[in-house]
Amino acid sequence: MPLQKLTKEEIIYKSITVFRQKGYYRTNMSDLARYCGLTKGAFYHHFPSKEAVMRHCLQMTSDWFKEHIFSIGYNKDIDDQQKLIALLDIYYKTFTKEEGGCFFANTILETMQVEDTFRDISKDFFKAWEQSLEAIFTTKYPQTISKDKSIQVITQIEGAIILMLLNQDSSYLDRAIQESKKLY
Amino acid sequence: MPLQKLTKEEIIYKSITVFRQKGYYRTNMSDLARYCGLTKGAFYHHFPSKEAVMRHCLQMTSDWFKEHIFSIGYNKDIDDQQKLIALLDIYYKTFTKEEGGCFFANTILETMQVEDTFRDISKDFFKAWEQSLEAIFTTKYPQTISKDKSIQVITQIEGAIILMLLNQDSSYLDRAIQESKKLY
DNA sequence: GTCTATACACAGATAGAC
DNA sequence: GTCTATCTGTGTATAGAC
Repeated sequence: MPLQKLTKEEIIYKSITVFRQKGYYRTNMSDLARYCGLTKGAFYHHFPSKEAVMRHCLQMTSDWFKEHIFSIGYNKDIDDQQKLIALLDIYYKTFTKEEGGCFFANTILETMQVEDTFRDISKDFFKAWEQSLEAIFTTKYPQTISKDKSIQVITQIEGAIILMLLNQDSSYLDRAIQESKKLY
Repeated sequence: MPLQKLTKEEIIYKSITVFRQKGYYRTNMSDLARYCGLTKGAFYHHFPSKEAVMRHCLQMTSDWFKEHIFSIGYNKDIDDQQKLIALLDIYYKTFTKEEGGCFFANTILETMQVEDTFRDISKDFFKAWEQSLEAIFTTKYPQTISKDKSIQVITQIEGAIILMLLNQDSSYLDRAIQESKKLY
């Protein structure tokens, strides 16, 4: 039984929700603390800076995607085409379930030109995504084609998320998912 | 001969550069004023608020795209396939020339969840883009297909811009442009 | 580990002189 | 139309009591 009300992990988990809703710069330490039921002072006991909190949030999100979604690409028990279809349907659910689209795309577009702090972890996320798709395509197509198709899936989905959020209409993402299925 | 050093248009033009580089929330009035060679006080003589400046910046950008780029879609003197190729090559030049990718995508992802202020003007921009492409596809394909293809071009390019910025590698955008050419 | 209080910097915006 | 000076709010972060 923990002496602290919230574990560090729970604080990060809750902070992800806030950052995803308001973005990095518009989220302030009071927002994060309040949402966790803490005061600013107490919050600073756990993390030295807002940047550190964000880094942990991105890392936890990236780890979650790798463990629960990207891993499917390497599953040996499922037929490759079925794997792709399953993955694409999970993308759709994931990116429509929570508002705000793709945490990494939002963060990188918001912060990139101002600071380089979150570039590496974001690159790592997209690299892992791409490789997970490549593992599927590569059994049917040569490596260069596989890589091209993987990138095409990702760009199409990320672009569709922008239009989906802008027009508040998930059919944009659905269209991109259906187009991506044809790539196998 | 103007008494003022800078016209309102010139101030907006310069402000676009700053907003594109630092984003909306990270740009402050001092940044805008300094880049225009004015003090904050003088800057506020021209615009009542930061939001108003941004609105003018987005409007001027949207107008520029409509006049110089989207208009090509309606040009009667060029063969449709050549029009599409020309347009796509201009997209590439436009989105790689200035750093920061797509002004509207960046702005909407940054501000959308916090305030609705820039949604309408952004929707209008993407609608104009889509219609300009539809005008090309529609001479060869039925209307629903034309619309689908137009959206596919836009989503692919916007997604590719994200990966281009993230990895500082314009080949992502080039790949999306080449794929889009095949859609005719 | 959590709280209150506060230091310090900077943001958006305004007032009034020139 | 531009300037300096300033108001006011808010942000990140810290200090120190409990």
